[in-house]
Amino acid sequence: MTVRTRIAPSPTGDPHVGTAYIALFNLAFTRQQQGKFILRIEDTDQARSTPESEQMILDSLRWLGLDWDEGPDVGGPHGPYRQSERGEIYAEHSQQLLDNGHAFRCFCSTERLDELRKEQMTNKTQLGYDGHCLHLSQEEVQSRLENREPHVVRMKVPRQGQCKFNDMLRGEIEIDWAQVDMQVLMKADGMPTYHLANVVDDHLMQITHVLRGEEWISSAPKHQLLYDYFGWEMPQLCHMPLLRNPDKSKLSKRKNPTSILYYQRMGFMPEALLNYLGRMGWSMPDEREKFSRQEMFDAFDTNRISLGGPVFDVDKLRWLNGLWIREELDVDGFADRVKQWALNRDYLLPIVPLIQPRVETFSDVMPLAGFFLVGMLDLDESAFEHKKLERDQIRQVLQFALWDLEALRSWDKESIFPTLNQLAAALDLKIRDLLFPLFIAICGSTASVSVIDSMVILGPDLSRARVRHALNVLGGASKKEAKRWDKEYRALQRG
RNA sequence: GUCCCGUUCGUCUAGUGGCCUAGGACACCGCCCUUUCACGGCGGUAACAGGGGUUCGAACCCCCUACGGGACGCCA
Repeated sequence: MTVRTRIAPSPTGDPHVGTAYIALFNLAFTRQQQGKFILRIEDTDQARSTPESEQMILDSLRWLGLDWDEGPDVGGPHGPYRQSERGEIYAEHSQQLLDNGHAFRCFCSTERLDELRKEQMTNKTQLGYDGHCLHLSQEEVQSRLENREPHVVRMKVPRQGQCKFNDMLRGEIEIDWAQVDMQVLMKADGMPTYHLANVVDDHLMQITHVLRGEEWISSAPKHQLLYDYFGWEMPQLCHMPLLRNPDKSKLSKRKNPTSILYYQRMGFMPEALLNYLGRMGWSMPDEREKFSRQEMFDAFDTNRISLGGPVFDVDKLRWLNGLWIREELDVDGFADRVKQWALNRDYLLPIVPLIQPRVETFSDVMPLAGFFLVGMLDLDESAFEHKKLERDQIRQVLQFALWDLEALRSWDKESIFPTLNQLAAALDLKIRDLLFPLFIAICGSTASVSVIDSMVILGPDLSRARVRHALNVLGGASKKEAKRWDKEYRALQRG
């Protein structure tokens, strides 16, 4: 029995708890069955993945105690796709489908496809490719190929009948073929899409079971069809429920801290976080709340997975973490963990240049740098009183800045500062005045070190959480106000 | 809009036809312990989405409705 989990670095490089959740269940299942667990970083999107973001996600999984027997097998642009024989594997398989008439070359431009999509949306008809290039003659394809026209390879899909496949948790699922789009298999840049890479890799690596998120159910027919086209046996599928925000939507960073780094920075024990993830959609036979990784593996059984999407409840996680701290750490262990957490050179070093010029005694350090060692700040409305800015303006600035921070793709000084600078210009504010509420939100005071450097050190999720918290302290936004702000935000003229 | 998946206290869940007057945990409330606060102990409020079937008997099996979520990319 061999299982592989695929992880994709997030656009911001922040490792997502949902990734760890799926990895945990893959590992638990594999360990229970005494099989092999392979980890693979799957990313054929060249714009996204960097060696750093890949390393971050691996470090986070290891911190949580999620280990793997083989890998990480890197599928991204820094891995073997580009140069090696591996890249050729996908080309060969796609050629095989082409030769057998299971796939076709499509020369449609992005513009045409956008147009088509728009049309389908307004006519409220089924979305999907219309088969425009399906019936190009051999000669035409040949001549366009010789002209080096950019094109993709799409899979053919039956136009009628139903696809039936089995899910380990749900039983048989039926989907009409008419619902299934003619999926692109090879992109114009010669890279395979996830769907092709997934099927080819899994077959080559003799994967027997696939445990993945529920959002993949609707792609299963495409995968099954590919297995059929190649004449391969499809692995058993097991779709895990999706972790949710408190409002029940799919867990997202706009509504909840989702980064493993955030929970690390907040001072959660990896054992507790892993334990908590193991309680999402799963329970011990004796209903115990607290259990170790090994205890979970020993008792693991897919029959005990419940399918309602669980809401990720930080309060309960905190309680569980408290249990771990009180019951599992002795005095030495506690001291060691606190040191590991933040009182170490790696964390302190970048902070020192910020505070050293400002202290006269070492005892000045804590009042100045304490906010680096705190989770959420204990703020008061009165802290936000400003000689120029009205209270409503302060709230608006915080909200706009938060939206900007949520949209950032990389988290460093070089991206944060220009963004906030532009926001200040767009709002016709001095950068100093714009930064004022952020100082309070992030550092707790304006008598502090650089707020932007501080945000970089605290990381995206904790920084955003503090801004969100500040907004709440000031009373949040009414529905009407949120709507108005949203409109104004969109209308801002950016440099 | 189309299709798919789901639905037990506010939240995580137990439950696989009789043990269910529905159990546990978080949160909340009350009491006790205590120089404070926490921890801990004891107790309380609180749920089978609705309607039809099947059955001697339904939280559990079937159907319909409602609600929630997901998918519909040259992202994964």
